[in-house]
Amino acid sequence: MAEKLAACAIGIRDALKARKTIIIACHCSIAYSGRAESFLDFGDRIIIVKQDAALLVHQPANSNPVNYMKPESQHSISLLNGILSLKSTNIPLKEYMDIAITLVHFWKAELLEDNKSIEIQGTEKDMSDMIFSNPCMIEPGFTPLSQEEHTKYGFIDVFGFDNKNVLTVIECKRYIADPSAVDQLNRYVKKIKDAKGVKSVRGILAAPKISPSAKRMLDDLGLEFKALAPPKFLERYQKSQKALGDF
Amino acid sequence: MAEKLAACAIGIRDALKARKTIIIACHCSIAYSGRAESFLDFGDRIIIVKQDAALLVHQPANSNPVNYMKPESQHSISLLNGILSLKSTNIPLKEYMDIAITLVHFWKAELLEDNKSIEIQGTEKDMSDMIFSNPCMIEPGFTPLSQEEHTKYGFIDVFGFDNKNVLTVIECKRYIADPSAVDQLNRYVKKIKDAKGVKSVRGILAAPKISPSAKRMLDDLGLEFKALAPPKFLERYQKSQKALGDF
DNA sequence: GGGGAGAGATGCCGC
DNA sequence: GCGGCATTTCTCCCC
Repeated sequence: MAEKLAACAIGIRDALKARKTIIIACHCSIAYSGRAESFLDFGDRIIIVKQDAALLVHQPANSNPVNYMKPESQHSISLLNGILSLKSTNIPLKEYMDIAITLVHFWKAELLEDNKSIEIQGTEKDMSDMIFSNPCMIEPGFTPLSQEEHTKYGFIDVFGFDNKNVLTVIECKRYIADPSAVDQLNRYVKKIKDAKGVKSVRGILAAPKISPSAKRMLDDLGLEFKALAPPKFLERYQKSQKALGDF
Repeated sequence: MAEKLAACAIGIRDALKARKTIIIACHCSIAYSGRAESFLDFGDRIIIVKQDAALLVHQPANSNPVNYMKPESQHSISLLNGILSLKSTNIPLKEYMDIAITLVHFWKAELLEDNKSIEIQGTEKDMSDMIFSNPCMIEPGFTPLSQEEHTKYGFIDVFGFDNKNVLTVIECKRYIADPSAVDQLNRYVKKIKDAKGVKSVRGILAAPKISPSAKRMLDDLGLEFKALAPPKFLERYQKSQKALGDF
């Protein structure tokens, strides 16, 4: 049900002005210039213009947008030589997009109301909070310093003293710890040694898993690994759901 | 124009079966459990189910989806106690999503055809290719080794010899080089020293910019910085476009 | 399928 | 605004 392009141009222009959420399913090509340069030849895609003036272009597969413009971009639409031209610019960011539409499968606009924010559990922050609350999860006798100290020496997840009063730095990773996580921990340990003028500082990488090369690096640097997963509070609920056969 | 939920359930179930791209604008809440746990209270959102069975939930602002399921998830829809329940599961990944829909603003399904891939220029790879073609951009007398050597010593962007025949490792960053980029370069330099049994190996970080703390680290480690931007081939075209006042 | 690293990464928080 | 870092990062490449 391809609407006449001229009618689309007028309707979409109004919707842009009204700052509605706009969905367009269409046959189009896309040129982008900004932090990089890209071109995508003609195909069927979904274009979304959000109420904060972000623009997304989605292909019928893959979870990421193939092209996009950031919020507070400026959009204009016009009909030129039988082609619907949707131009999008972001002057401060020096980004430009040019969409050429030859066929509109359907389009729709709606003012959406949503003032809710997502609540997430199981993050790296939850992990470090958990360690503060239950320091024995690291090892018996581990004593974290106050969480306010956190910023004082930089972006360190947890630090404190072990049962022999040795200063200990802990870096948390919510999933697999890789070589860059080891680098990060090593950087922090060196920083603390310098700042405190102490020779002996322990570094512990806390994560559910560690990659082989990361483990090798960790050993070479005299740092330690502690297997520990972030807390997921709803896990029990989810398991009972599964048990009930809902999934 | 809120359609009757029962009719939506039937229509969307058919569209899921036909593996069409589905767009739903609705009032809903979302529970997710998988790599983390999340909950998002009721609000107006756009739900997209793609033809590869990926599912995206978009709020009316922000460029990223607030919730999502990866491709090849399984989706089912049913009407329960006056609420449209869209359940999505990915068994291999142990991910579960539960969407409760109380109102459908509009929905639409379409089979989209798109066999084109995006072409991008200005990537880190383009940068290392540029250095291979024009090694003097690094410094006069720099001689890169064959690009095939790339894998032999690991993930090194460019390496070769300087005008004094000193082995030189180059790590490219397409934007700002940060502390982790310095760590990465340092890791490669040490790796080459070990592998070759050479004492003196130069490390150069090539990027348009470098952050202050990264610069400090680089200096401390005896590594070098070379200001260099990735090539963007269409830049000239884009500038002429701007000059013409198209944007 | 796992490991390693880039990405037009994005988003958040702090200064 | 920049800086430093996490992300349900995602994606690609290669073993």
